Amino acid sequence: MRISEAASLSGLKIDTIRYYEAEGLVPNVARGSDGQRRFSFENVDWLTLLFWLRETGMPMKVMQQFAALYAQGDETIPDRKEILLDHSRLLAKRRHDLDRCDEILARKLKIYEEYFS
Amino acid sequence: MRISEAASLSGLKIDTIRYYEAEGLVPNVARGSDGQRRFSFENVDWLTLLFWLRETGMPMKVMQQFAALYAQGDETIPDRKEILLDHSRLLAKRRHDLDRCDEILARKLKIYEEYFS
DNA sequence: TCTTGACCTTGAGTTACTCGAGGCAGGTAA
DNA sequence: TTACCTGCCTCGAGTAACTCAAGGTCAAGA
Repeated sequence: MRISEAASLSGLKIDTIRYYEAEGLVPNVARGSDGQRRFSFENVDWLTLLFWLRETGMPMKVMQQFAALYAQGDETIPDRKEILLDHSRLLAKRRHDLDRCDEILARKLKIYEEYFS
Repeated sequence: MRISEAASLSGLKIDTIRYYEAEGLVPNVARGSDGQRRFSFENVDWLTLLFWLRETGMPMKVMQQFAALYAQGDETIPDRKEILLDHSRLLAKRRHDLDRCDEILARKLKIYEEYFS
């Protein structure tokens, strides 16, 4: 499929997809005879994963490592698993941060309320 | 107190505090006779709030609006409340994103597991 | 044939820090 | 007293991760 479709399916913007490809984050993107990118379902699946990893705060360097492993084939699955498990721990931390921020907002909002009484 | 203490209490780095002050995000920072910044407890409370707002994804432009309102005094409390409530809705969205990412990671990890059996 | 729309590359601009260079001020050690 | 060390200061450059604008190609439709 074309880049616009890959973008709307994955959640990434067209520019971001091109940028990620240039940075080596998206292996094996084919080109048509007209020089335009053609994305396979596997490509889109990968882009979607990148979208969610970025959305939840994975740094590009880590994504680059992850992509390099992915490009090397199935024998790197244990390493990739490790990266995803690490990220999963980061998600837990972020959830905790959200809770903390909620508390702080609630406290502030309460003070703001009290100001009007 | 001095900037290093304000940094360790608020969570922000020293450089970030200076940068935020330069951008107008931190009103009323006093200076000692030696030209060094002196932070009040109110300052540190404010910095801590900024830390958590940033940590949970509030863009600087919004923080700038928020700081401008804060600098204008108590009559802007309703507007500030509105900003915090908006942010609170953003937190809910982020929590939802974390859940979504968790799902996707779980699915990937399952596939990785299956690969070894 | 002309135009429209989706794609291409390259390079510059933006956001939000982050770091390094060079300098002052105050306290301690020789 | 002198030397040095630490913590602060400013200013300007560098970085990360996009994001956008300029200018160009190509296929399909009016």
